[in-house]
Amino acid sequence: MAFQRNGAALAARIDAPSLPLDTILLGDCIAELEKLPAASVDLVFADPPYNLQLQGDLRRPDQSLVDAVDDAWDQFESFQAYDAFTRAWLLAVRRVLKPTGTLWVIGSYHNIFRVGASLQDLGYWILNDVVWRKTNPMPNFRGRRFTNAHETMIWASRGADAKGYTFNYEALKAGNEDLQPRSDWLFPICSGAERLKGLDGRKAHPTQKPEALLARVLLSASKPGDVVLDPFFGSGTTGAVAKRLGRHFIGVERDRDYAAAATARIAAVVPESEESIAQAPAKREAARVAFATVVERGLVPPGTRLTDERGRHEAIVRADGTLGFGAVIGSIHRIGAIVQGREACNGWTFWHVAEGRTLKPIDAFRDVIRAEGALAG
Amino acid sequence: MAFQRNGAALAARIDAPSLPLDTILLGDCIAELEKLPAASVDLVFADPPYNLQLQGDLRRPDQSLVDAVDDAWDQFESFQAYDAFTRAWLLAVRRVLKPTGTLWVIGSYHNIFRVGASLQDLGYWILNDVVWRKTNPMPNFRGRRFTNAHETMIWASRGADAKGYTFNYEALKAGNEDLQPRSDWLFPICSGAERLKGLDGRKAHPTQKPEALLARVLLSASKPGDVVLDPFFGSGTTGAVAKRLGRHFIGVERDRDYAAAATARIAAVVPESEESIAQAPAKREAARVAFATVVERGLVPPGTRLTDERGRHEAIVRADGTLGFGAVIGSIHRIGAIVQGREACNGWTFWHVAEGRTLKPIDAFRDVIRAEGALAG
DNA sequence: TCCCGAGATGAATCTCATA
DNA sequence: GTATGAGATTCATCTCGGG
Repeated sequence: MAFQRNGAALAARIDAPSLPLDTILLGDCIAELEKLPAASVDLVFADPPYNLQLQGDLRRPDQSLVDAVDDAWDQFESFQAYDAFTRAWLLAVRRVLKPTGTLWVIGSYHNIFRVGASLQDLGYWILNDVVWRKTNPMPNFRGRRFTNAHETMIWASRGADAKGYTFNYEALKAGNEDLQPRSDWLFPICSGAERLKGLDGRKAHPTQKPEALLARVLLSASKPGDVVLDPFFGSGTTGAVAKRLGRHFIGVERDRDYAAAATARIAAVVPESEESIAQAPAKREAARVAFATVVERGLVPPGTRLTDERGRHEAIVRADGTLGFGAVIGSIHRIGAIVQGREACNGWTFWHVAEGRTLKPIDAFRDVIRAEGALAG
Repeated sequence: MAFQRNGAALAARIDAPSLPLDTILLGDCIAELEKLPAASVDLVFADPPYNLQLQGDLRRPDQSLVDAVDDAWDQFESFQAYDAFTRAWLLAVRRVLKPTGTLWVIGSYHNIFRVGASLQDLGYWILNDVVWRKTNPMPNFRGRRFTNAHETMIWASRGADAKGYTFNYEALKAGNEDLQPRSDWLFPICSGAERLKGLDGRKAHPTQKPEALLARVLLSASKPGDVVLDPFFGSGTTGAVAKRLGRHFIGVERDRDYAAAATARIAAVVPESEESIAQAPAKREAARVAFATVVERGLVPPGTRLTDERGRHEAIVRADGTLGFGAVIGSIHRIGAIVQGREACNGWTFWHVAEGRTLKPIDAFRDVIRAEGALAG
């Protein structure tokens, strides 16, 4: 994997001749990191084990079994053991980071609080926490919690006094309809053709991250020719995106199969042209607005009487954003369907609020909220 | 602040006569919590300080380049103090929480990782982390980081084995376009008329939370008449929303001015009508009806042929309310599972009776009996 | 070739009353 | 305490096969 066409890449090589650029180091992450020269890496992206503590099987409503992450590498005896592991790799990473370098770590509520506290303890300085909102998370099948629809990334510098880290503010802003880049990002999970498959046709790695996520990270906090280290390389998303975007990568992975899959994957990546690397546009989606939000904002207060356009049917707005029709309670759509004796109904256009002598569809209140939420890609 | 019109509220008073319901306790949060009876509170919402007296300590005193180890040690000392404070109030809260009670904590990246790690260490069991995305966050003026556009809430039960916590799944789903509620919420920050002002016209409290956010929390994880405790009461948003939604509150606040402002604020709150607050009974809470009862009433006579929705499988109703599938006899659920070769099955929704040309799920007959029971009760 | 429906699947700490 | 069994529970997206 050569980047000779890139002047910055050549310079990096001369500065740090012993860096194993664009290669995967097969072995334990801490041992391998200790072989690298100090202060040699511009950016670290780490996707450590999450320490999920899963109890039994989980089945979907159709009784099919959820393919859980039950791999040995995600098993820890205790929080203490997990913390010790976390501190060890965070320290090893800190040594190889340049003074201007920054670290990204991704995790879920199972581990991210421990990681965050540990990195603060070790002197890292948090610049942001960034939320990856998933457009298509796995649902909560038992209806006993909120759908776990996001993961958290922590972006940190080596210390409070670390200056000169890379943040491509202007480019990010230009790519975000001239709005400042925010700490909440929206991406689909990795699936379809992008998802690496084994010979058996099954996913090659249980937790492969989407390339779009890594692209946003690298475009935010690194420059072309920079060295990006991933101590938990896995299926090699960091390497694939780094190659595509003209960055160097160093991966550490202890599983031989993952490393082999990543090598083949990265070999197939075609780097973008230098001109196109400057920018990555952000796509915007129409926001879905819940009626509960309309109620919570006080745009349609609880107790309000809704009617259809002709005033034939009516229902009462409840505090939780449902409607009450006599003793029956349900969504604006359900109740709309019930009062008409139909299978389905678009509650947004069916239900109206009296405003003076006229009736206003509740759909109108959505626009108010959408106007606010337009900021939030 | 009386809730005499509410039967549940009266009962709560009788059950726990020493609970200072709907009042603000002026004093140190830990000392005040220790005066409350154990296992007496249904829900805790906590918005703890993250700068406290520690702010100077949390930051590096000078910008000089110090040895990294010394640097880490300095920070560890001050983080340690914050952690001690955090553990103390988390422990005090844990004592007053009912076994079925849950805790919400809100914070930003400055403190939330420490809070999350501490509460895991103390045995709390995280149910979700929930992200409050702000429609209108304060911009990042220097353009050196992402706009900090969210805060994080942690929702936790007392322990991994704590069952029976309140989660109003069906109501939340009905209020969200009939989609299950997600872990990312979108609300504006508290501003305008909702923002409490002092006599000088300036904001009365620096971190007043929006009522819509608290409303979502209370509607998600509490029932009418529940006791909601806020150990860092501040401007009293928790109390105002609790009163509006027919929940009791207990606030602890050590600042006399904040407590006074909160008292006045809450006195002006008009509770919602009982109808708009009353909860629809969740399906899992509905009265159980045995299939034998359905058969005994003749709603589905013995000998009836049941099929699945597609007519692929069939079974015969027996007089005792079991099903026969060839020589195999069992409950509607067991036989439903067996004919499909599955572990489990909800026989109520799986099995259908022919009615004219259409198929009707046997679940429909349960409603008939429940309706009778409602009349009797 | 295109359309449609059925099936599969994703970092998941996923029940509860009764005996 | 534990064991048992009733019965409640999913959204967006991609793949594949048949018409």
